[in-house]
Amino acid sequence: MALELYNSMSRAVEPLVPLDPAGKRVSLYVCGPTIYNYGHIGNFRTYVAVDLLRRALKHFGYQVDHVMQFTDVDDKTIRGSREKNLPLKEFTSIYRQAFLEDAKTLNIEMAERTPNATDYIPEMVALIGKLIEKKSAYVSDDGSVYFRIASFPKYGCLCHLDMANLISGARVNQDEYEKEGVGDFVLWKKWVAADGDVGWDSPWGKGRPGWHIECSALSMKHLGEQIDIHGGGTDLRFPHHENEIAQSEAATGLTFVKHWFHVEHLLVDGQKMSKSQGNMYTVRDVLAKGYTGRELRYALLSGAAYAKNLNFTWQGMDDAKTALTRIDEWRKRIKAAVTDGVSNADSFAAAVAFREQIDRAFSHDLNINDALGHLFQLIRETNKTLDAGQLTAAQASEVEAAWIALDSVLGLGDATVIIPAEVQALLDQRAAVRKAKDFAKSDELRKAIETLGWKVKDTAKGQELSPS
RNA sequence: GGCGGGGUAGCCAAGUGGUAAGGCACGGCUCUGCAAAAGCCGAAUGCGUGGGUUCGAUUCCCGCCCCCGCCUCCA
Repeated sequence: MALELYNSMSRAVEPLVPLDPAGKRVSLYVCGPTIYNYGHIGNFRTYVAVDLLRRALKHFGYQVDHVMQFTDVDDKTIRGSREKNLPLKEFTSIYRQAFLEDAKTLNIEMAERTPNATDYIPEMVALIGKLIEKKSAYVSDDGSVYFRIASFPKYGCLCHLDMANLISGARVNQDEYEKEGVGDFVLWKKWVAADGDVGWDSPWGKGRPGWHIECSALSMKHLGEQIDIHGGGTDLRFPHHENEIAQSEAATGLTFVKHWFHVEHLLVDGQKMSKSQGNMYTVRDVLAKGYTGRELRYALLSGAAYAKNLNFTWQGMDDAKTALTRIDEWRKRIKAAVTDGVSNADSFAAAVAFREQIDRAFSHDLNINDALGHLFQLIRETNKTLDAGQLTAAQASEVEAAWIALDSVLGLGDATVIIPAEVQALLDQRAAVRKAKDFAKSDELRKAIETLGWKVKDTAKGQELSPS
């Protein structure tokens, strides 16, 4: 089945046709975070969506070559490191590490390569040199280097901008007199006092790379002059991605990216997330409220299609949690049925159909909610069959395999429950008094366990514990 | 003003030119010492609004209203 993805360049859903002549390898470049702070859930909405793309590509048999850079030099990182009195590298490595931890919490598969921008200064300098040589860039009076937009007629193609209109628009920075054109953007920023000890030597003097150039340089360095998919948050479309196209294509003369993948923003309670609103949450904040990374991942994945705004609410987190519990209960039943199933040679039709249903759902621009819809239908089917005592071990295995296929894309895994020793002790004690039919004591122990944050339920197979 | 994304049950959210997936919440039932959980079953007279095309539109076209995003470094 062919994977079709919405391409924000063409504004249409298109079948993915890899550049690789063998049709096997797919190159994917994703603009990573600027590491000056902990990532918020809006950042991670993007990376969870990219993870969905990555996993879906693998599900459809592609070999994914994925690069995501970390932006470890810019105004914010420099300001942050100076405030904390730390060398830039030390400062950014804290947040790089934090990002990787949070990604792990959300079960995001890391890219094959995650370079830091500052480790590639020579590559960026070389690329800028090439652009100057080709007259696509110029050194301004103040010693910075700018990209000359007038040299790139295609400029604005990604966002379908009419440059004449844009330039006559209101928001033109009057101070930028050293630029030839208002749309020109910086490739190399001349060192200023506020940069402190941050700076690199270059043919144009001491300075630092502009933001956009790193993605062009790193993408070319690791994935080649042309790539299949380039992704990131929707806010990056303009100017960042537009600038990347200009830089890259001016340098190589080749189409930079075949397919643009943009993830829409996350809202919180219908509002744009912002510090002043007090609605900016980090992954850590969500965990502190008692939710798991898995629950957040589910909420981020199922809350809306990746190309639509996702409205984050705590109600939504609770919904996600409950839905996940339903899946988990079903998983327990299936696992048990794989060994305890009755005998009957027939294949389980719902599981067979399911494999095709999810392929179709994912192939259509990663329609995860369609896939989840089929999952819950499969859950109902199997539960019913299970209730009737008619699911065979072989059929349960089919269902198990169907789940594994789906979960390779969802990345939810099974719930893992680690029971603290003191809770286990109470549980054992309770099992004993229940055997003696001392229900008063049993209820008392249930309460004690509850105060420790766990719920106990009594099933035919004994007590079952879950975090409350 | 330019460009883009939306308006589907109480909430979230798929989808289709032929009469509405799914999740949460809700109601009933089953199970259960009780409880909770779980399981099963049920429920939309209609997809922002006014027109149009069509045998038939929520799905196509036109107008209108409302919400959101981007418009120079924010995922």
